[in-house]
Amino acid sequence: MKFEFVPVDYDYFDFDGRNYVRLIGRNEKGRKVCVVDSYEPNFYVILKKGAKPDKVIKKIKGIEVSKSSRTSKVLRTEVIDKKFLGKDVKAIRVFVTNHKDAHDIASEIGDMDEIEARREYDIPIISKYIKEKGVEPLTWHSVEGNILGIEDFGGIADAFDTLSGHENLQAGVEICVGAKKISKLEKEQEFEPKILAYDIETDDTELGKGDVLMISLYGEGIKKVLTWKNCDKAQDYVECFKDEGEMIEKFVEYVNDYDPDILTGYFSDGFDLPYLKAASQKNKVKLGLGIDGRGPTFTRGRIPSGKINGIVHVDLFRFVDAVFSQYLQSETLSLNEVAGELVGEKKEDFDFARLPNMTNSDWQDFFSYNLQDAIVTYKLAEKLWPDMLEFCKIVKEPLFEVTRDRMSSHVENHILHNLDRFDEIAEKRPMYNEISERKAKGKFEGAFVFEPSPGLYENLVMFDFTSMHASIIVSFNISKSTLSEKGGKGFFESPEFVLDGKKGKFYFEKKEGFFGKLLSEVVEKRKKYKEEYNRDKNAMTKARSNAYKLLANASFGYQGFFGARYYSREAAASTLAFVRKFTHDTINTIEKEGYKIIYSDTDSIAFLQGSKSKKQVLDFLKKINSKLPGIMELDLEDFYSRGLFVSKRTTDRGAKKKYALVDEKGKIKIRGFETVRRDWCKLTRNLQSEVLAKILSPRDDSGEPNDEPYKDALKLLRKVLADLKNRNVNLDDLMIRTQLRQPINEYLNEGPHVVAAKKMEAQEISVSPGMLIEYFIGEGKGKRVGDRVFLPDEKAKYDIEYYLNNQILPAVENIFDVFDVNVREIAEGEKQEKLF
DNA sequence: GGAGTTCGCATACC
DNA sequence: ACAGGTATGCGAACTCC
Repeated sequence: MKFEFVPVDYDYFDFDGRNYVRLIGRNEKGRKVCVVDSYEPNFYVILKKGAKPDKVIKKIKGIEVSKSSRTSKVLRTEVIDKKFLGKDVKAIRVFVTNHKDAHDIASEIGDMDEIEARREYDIPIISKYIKEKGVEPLTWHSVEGNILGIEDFGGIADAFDTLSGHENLQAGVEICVGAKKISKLEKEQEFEPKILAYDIETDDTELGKGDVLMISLYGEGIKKVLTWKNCDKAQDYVECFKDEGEMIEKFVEYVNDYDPDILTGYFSDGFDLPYLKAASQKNKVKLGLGIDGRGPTFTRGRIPSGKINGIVHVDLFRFVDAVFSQYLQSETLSLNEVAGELVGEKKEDFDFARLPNMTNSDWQDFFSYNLQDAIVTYKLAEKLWPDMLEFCKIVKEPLFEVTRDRMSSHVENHILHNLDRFDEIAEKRPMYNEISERKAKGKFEGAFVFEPSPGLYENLVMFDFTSMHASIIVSFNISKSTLSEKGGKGFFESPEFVLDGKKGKFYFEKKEGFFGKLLSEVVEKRKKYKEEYNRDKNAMTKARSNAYKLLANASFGYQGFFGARYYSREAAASTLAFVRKFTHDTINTIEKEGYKIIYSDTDSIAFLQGSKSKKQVLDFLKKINSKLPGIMELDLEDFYSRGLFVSKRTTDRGAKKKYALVDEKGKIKIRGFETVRRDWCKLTRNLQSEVLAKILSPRDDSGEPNDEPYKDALKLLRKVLADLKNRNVNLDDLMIRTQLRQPINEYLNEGPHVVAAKKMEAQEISVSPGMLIEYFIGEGKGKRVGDRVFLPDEKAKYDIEYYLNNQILPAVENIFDVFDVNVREIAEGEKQEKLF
């Protein structure tokens, strides 16, 4: 038979001593189908220059590796011409019976005199399969094959409930097909997944300690809260069960019946799914999720990953955390904040303190809250789907991996899946000792930051380099495989710089390497899809353009990342030397043209427009660009009508990474100030941001030109000082929130947030790394600030002196300093007045 | 036991 | 452990006398 097919979930199994890959996806009718494809596991033995393969092949052919359950051996070998790190090599491709033993067989071959390296035994089997057979995730394919019968592959079709008469309700796979031919289809229509979102509520946040009180489900045509708690008078979407076990069984039935491609939650890898697993064991019921009814398995890692066969379990938190967090405004990655920012939808409020004594109406609120969480999660999944899809298609890895991988893996997978175009054999993953060596080497010099002179400036221009690091890597072909110790005609030359105490240069072949070529494609596509997005603004075009941007931005970091296959300290350090050189050169060029430089950080330069017109500025920009090499490009970031730079707290030197600008439309851009730091209290942050707004505004409160901009700001300050002293400030505005970043007992310094966390533990509130700890400073004894820490629900008077001297004044002092206004004197003066 | 300094820590910028 | 380096500034803990 022949049909159209989109692979969604990938898995593999052994049968008769061989590896097979099992693909679960949808056919053109939207039915879930399973395709079994053969795969011939293999790796490469790279020969030294001029070495003869015969002796090596003889040794390889005799190798057998025995494990408790199986014996693996070499099936055949092939001698081929390939490339390794850009150089032509002769290699032996070794085909083995089982991929899991490729590593052992490679070790068994050992270091013979003829052998340069052994490679690709360490690439996961699914990645190898996709790389070699080109069956790419979430892409339409044409499949030809035979329907598998009940005995084929040891009854694999049977296990999926493809035959009628099964009693268990499991997610249905319509057919299982043994593939004969799979080829890519050109199809406009993108695959649209069936998504189901879920969320659980428990009476104890510690994993497995409490009961699962309720489970909500939300998808197309399904909106439910399952519970075994009092729901006599509950909403009509609530379904009651006699106990926790029965509820869990029904949950499994609903999920499998709905037959989703994606089951999604928020932090569900770390909470919902393992909690359900523990609860099912406690109740002795099966958590039989998935097409084979086997339920989730958890892979080890920093955070366990819950995998369900045939249904991709997506923890949206993982995806947001790994890929988007640095581009979000949200101060935490809570579902509430992230969904609020991305889909404009909020969670409902529910006071968990009510849990011990719940009335019927409390339970109704709780059910509603639980349902809303699933709804918000569903909407977030829909919103992020274009991004997940794009990442899958670009890096050619399955959805399960793509939603959990960090950016370094995305960069690496994008390379791995494109190496065959260059005939390149993949470099190996660093071993533990290699990682230690790389980490031990220490940092290398980074970018340049210009020290600004404190002051309020008018009419500024900001230039910045577009994707500076990536464009430098491409323009000078900087990578591990093109690196050379010696220079010459066919080489690019880095600026001279110091690395590990040694001054020198590095050279990179001009002949294009795969790293530079792939990155140049990424940069080009980013440009193309950005234009496409500007022509046709929709979620898909935005996601596509964004994915390429993220990939380009992470590529520099990848080369300096100790875990990278294509790690190169020299390449990373050289890239930064170029970054410094071009920024310095451009600063000099701008100065020579008669402009005054105000600030610069890494790839951006701000200067005064002075007497020049905008056209003159733009013509000048064009002139600079005409002289930039390769694909490097300098861009106009914006014109700003005002900009404020302040001094550091301890010295009168200008502070870096701390400034406020206002553009010609009045839009304010604040960087580095306390306003944008979440570990300062609201009172401080709000006051500072209002002060900055007053100062940057071209008009004062009465609508006149803002010549003495600090005057209106001072009024604000005086009011806040008075409120603070008169205890008119809401305690909520004084809360300080700091993240706990390690286990409490590992802290060497007991800072205020650690004290607060310890207090929480004493109250039997469980705390763990990653949590935001909230506290305020109250009156009390003890010289440490930490001795006066109080939790939000503790009764205490806030410490006026602390909030004055450690919050309000430090935040505004340097700003008023620019106008020679001493706020400490003013605060002191007010105090005196009050005394009199 | 107080002043000065170093260091741990969290957070931001690009 | 999961892209890099540069930078600010708080508060605890140390050093020194």
